Amino acid sequence: MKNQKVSTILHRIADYLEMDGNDFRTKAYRRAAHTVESLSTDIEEIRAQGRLQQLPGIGKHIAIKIEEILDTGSLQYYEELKQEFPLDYEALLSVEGLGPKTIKHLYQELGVKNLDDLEREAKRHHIHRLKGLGVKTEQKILQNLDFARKNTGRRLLGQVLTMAREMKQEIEKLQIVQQVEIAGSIRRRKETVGDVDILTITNQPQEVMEFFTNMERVDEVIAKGPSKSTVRLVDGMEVDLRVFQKAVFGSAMVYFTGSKEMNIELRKIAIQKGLKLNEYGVFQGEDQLAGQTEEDVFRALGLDYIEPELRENRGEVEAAQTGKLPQLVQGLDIRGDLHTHTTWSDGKSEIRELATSAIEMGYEYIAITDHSGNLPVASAMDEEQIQGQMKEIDILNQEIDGIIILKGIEVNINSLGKPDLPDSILEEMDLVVAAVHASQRPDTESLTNRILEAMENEYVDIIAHPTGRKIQERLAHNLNLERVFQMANDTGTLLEINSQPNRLDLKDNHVKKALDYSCHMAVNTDAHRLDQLGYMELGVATARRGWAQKKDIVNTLPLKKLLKVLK
DNA sequence: GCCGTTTTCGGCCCGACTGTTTTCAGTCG
Repeated sequence: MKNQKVSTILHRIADYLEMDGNDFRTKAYRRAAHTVESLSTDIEEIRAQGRLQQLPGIGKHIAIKIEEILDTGSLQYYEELKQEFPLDYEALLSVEGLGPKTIKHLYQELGVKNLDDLEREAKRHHIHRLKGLGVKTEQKILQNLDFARKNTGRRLLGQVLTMAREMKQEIEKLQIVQQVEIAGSIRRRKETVGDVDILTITNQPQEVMEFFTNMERVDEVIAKGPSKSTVRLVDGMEVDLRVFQKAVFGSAMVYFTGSKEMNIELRKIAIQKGLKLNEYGVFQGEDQLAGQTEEDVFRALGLDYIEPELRENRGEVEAAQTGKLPQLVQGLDIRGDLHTHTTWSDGKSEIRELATSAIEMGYEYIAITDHSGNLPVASAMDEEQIQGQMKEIDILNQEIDGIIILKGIEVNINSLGKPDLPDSILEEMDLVVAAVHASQRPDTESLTNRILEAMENEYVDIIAHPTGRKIQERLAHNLNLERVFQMANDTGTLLEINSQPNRLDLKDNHVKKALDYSCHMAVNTDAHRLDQLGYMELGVATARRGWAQKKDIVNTLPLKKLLKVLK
């Protein structure tokens, strides 16, 4: 898969064009980059079928450039741009307040190529002498430099969600506030989050802004106006607060939930209908046709309501026009967790604790799937321990009402594609979860074959965290996912959507692709501690972002039907 | 550079805030 490489180069070209103020060409490249990174199909395959130019935003010229990248691994046009502007654009752009125009200006006038150059010129007070830049800008650059160096960019949804909810609750306590909602990429449940957007309804904006900018966790106020303020928290996260009247809150929520790409699509639809869409509503001339609720806004544009998780301009707008949006799976549909760990291996909780928690979560069943076999790092169980655990589960199932504990196991798929336990043991299990725990990185072909082989084992029910990626830590294994999906369909093997905040594996795009192959999936937490059962909402969000419906997810089934599937 | 139910040219989403300016450009989302 060279999709990532292609989209990165297209983005870089857009960066360079942006400095030259070539706005429309910039947008064209950005759009093409977004199209490529959202693809769930290998771009080389699309190219082989001669369908590049059918992709949105990809025309004759960009198609030729993509072909050059695929054929030669690089792009002449891109190399030329790099030579013209030999600078660390991404780093410079990460400095709050510096944009493409200023970066170009600084490079041409002062030769600033990276953060060190920038710091030197700011300290020598060369920057404020440039036209259009002043003393305040120079000070701000120095202030923001250290932060830009430390800042790792986006953070995991699972880390940010709790904090955002706490802030929402604090603001909700104000009497003068009528409503508070979290918008932005958090509401879309994107796997990583760049900043937090909070929207409120109030008639006293000044007071709310005053409260917001003085909250205890605020480190620095970046901007403060009557309708919008931005702060940086002690932990480095940026938070925006915006204030609206009730009559426009729906359109504001649409606008600030994004994604930006979908908003642009919606605006185009508005224009086609002779209307105008902005954060204050849908307008015909001066008249506001809609704005109070999101449903109104979508309806005014002739669209069905689009769930936030779908708003990525990946076909949802067209589906909303034609009544073809999926009925997404919901958190309440989930009846159990099929991948958990206990103190029998590397987990921190007892089986009894997990079972009790599962009852509180309203589950019908929970599967205990501790590690086994040749996996010393995860303190795997030997055969004697497996027997011991099964006895304990039998006893607990007698003792505890309101939940069924399933006997499961997580086996390692060895280098020959075999589970590292004999079939005679697997046969005794209600559920076998199999996964590659590869520290080495085999080539695509052999790793794919290993997984395909494991799927053919009749006792293997679920392939856990299929791509092995860890967000911002480790890339996905090189896998031919199309073949994996095909085999999953052929053998009836389930694919996992792992809910750990740094895994979310399969990820949203993969889920969507797997659905094309009619695969069934299980949303599991892989919990190693009691509180991690709560990660389920992240996995469900990933399923929803991948357009999954209740029927696609097996752990929405009642126990009897689930057991039939697992047979 | 892309695109077309006003199609092969002339458009391309829109508003708030800031700083450096006297009317606006750049940045951000």
